[in-house]
Amino acid sequence: MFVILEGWAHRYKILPNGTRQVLAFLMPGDACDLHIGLLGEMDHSIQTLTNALVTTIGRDEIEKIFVDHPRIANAMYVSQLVDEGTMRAWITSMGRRTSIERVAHLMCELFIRARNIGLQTEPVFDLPLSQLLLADSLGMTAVHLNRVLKELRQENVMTLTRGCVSIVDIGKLIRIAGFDDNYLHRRIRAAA
Amino acid sequence: MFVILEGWAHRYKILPNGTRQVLAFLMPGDACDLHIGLLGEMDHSIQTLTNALVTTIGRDEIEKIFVDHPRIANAMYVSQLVDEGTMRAWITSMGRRTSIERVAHLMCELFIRARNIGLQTEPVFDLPLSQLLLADSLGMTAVHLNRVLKELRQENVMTLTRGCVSIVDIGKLIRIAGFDDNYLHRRIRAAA
DNA sequence: CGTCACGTTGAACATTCTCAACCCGAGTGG
DNA sequence: CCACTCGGGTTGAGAATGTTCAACGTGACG
Repeated sequence: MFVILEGWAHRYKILPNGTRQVLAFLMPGDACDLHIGLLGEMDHSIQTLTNALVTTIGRDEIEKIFVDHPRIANAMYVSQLVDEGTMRAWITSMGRRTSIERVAHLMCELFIRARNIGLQTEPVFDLPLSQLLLADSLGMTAVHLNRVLKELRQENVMTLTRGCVSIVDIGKLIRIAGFDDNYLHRRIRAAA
Repeated sequence: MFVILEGWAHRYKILPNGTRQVLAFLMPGDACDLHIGLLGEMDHSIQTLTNALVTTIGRDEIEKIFVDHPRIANAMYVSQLVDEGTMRAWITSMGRRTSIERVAHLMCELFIRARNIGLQTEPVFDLPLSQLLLADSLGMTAVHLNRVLKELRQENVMTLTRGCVSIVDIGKLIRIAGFDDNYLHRRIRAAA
């Protein structure tokens, strides 16, 4: 099992036709699934996006923790449930949000997650993700994403440049996204 | 925690604008998340789609099982990992497959899952899902889904009528979908 | 026999993609 | 120091895909 301490990574899948779908962005504190070793093979890939500091925890250590430290085990379960909630939110975005709503929603999510782990407090934060990568996570073309970002910029909602996001009007962003942070279970995560 | 013994159910989310996104279809043997009680609130809803037989397992019972029967606990983890793999496959479908590929992919998934739990063996099986519901799971309009189904029918791939799917050419269906069943981890699930 | 949910179809429209061109800043080799 | 290249990013125009709206069909059920 891996845990990211610093930097970013992502889960993704390459389809037979060569297109890519990003399934999740991993930030410091995020872990690969518990018990992934139980499955015979991986159904997707994981790769870092920046220089990153990653630690591994052996399987026997994990099992020891589960027995000896139920509160840590508990926190790990919760973290996994949050990951699942995030996947459900992504499915919802892909299925039932327009492109601009999807972009806004992802930005809200990344902003909240970055804030929760203390990466930043201002409405300006590092986002070391190329537009191509973001497009592959949002199920759209890099070209179209670029136009959507332009629109968000012109509407004075947010700007994305050189790996850095600046949120101008968070309220507007949330309104466009129809964002409800309950799936991130912030309070619980913060408590854990 | 709930387990479905007979019948179908689905997880779904209603957005502020009134649209619905189906997140998962639950068949006999499927369970709600372990430890869902750990989270303060649910980020989605669950509802049966047919008459169904559902059993509940109390939280203390679960914990007891986890301690006393590690192999059952193991099987439950695996089942949860399979559910996550399914969510990843859905994200991939929504993001990077055309509507006909998406429909074909879902049909492959439902067919394999139904076969795995012994619901049927022939390439004809009950599917008590309205086109509106299927459309809400595939991120498309019922109207468009209808046209896609028409195309699949005319191409002699499969037909869907009155709650019953008949797969005419499974090879063609798999080819259209670009379907790879590894995410369902059939062997492991079958073994568990 | 009326109603109601679901399925089917057509035509106009909107959204998103594709392809192609161009820009720009960061490295790199001459 | 300059020209070259290369990976993003940006823009335009036409084409494809999917939606919307509206009409009509059809079987189940009271």
